[in-house]
Amino acid sequence: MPPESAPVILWFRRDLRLADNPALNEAAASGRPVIPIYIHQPEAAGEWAEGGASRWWLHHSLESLGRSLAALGTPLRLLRGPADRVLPQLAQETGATSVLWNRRTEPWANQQDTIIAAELKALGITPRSFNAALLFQSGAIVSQSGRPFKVFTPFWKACLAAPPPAPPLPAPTTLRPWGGALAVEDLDQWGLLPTKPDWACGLRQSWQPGEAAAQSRLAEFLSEGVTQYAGNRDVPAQPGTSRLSPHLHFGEISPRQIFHAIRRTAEPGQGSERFLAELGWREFSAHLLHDCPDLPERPLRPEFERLAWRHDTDGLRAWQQGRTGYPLVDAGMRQLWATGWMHNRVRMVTASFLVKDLLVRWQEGEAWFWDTLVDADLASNAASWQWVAGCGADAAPFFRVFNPVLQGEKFDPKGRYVRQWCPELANLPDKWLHQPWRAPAQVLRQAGVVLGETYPVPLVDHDQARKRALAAFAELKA
DNA sequence: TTTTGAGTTGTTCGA
DNA sequence: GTCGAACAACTCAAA
Repeated sequence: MPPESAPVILWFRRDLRLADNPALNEAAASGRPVIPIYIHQPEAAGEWAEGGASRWWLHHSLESLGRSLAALGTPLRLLRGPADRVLPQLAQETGATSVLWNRRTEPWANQQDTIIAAELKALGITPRSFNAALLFQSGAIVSQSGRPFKVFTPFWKACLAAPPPAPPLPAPTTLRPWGGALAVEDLDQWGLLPTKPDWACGLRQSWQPGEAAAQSRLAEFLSEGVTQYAGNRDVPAQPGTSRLSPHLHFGEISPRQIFHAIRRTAEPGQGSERFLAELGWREFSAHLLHDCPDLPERPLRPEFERLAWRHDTDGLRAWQQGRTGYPLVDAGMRQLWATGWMHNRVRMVTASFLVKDLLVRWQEGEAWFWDTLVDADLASNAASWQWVAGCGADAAPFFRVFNPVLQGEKFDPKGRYVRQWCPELANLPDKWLHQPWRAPAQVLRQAGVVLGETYPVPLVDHDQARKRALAAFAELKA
């Protein structure tokens, strides 16, 4: 087969976009026929296979990418893993001379990449991989001593002082199709969508997966959100955050596109710098996971394994279902269940409640978020849970225990958020909304609230729970 | 090597 | 009601 007509395989992963996609760009520029594929391999990720909400998103994102590629004249072919078996086989079957892909951030994926690259080379096929998920390749940003940063602020300063990420690549306008035939799978047969019961109604109402939707979300944020970001980002009732996280996770939009769009369009100011720092946290988490592959399972500070964690299955379940009796916590957990997303401020409050008020291991919360978040990301999820628990990098001081009542009064003073997600409390006056158990009987009656019936009695007394947590954490030092 | 300053996101207590 | 201090000690990063 003449080399010009030998196809290249383009392996899509968490880079489900056409624009700023280095592997795709390289494939298009090669002038060869391109075979775009996606490999479904939940087994390869072990216990970190996509959770329920992520599977829903993935289904629709693959559909969307498939349509975009079809418009370029090439279908997206769906295959089943494991990739280290599928890719060498496919390359030989099609006579491909190279396989291109963008790297992921998960340790299991990187291990698999190494194996695949070796297998392909042994067959005389060229593997090429690119960084498309991060502003800075993992391992590229190190302190002056050459060691990975363990503290965010100096890490991010070093990022901003480094040569800026390259400007995003345009989407290719043409892609040479490959005419061969392949046995492929059917997306609907992968069972990514929930059926019995279909709990995805709220997800459908809240989200539009796909590259085009990601771009409109960014455009909207640039025109309306970013200047007010610093002030609004902490108010869960307001659409003050970008809501780009699931799009970023699935690679429907790249961090470089966001970084350069902010720098180009947004007025320099607190809003845009604050927002860029959030991209920085995403980078920092990925770097941490790269450096500590067991970040999702083991506390960065090993002594936290010894903490007097409680085995409270009832408490865990009440937390998951949004019936802890603390309105802000319950509102957050219900928003998560209904929409696959929770406001960042409320993530901190709910996480602090599980880990400190209930003394349930952070890994339990991490697992629940993994299953229910549409933006579930191994690095960010693990790093953030460890941060809240106090065992992570740059950890919160042990005495920082969120008070769910105070947080509610501070960040949801009019109760718009709580009333939306806990409608059974809607008629309570603002003063008692975040602490219904302290409301006079008369007030409760007028609002139609019967504690223990229409809304739960608090699972724990926060003051006591706080003291219990501080004592448990103090034990670690002893 | 030693030293110094600093560390996303908070709460409570007492004046 | 508001305000500042206290809440541990440690690790990290850089000088």
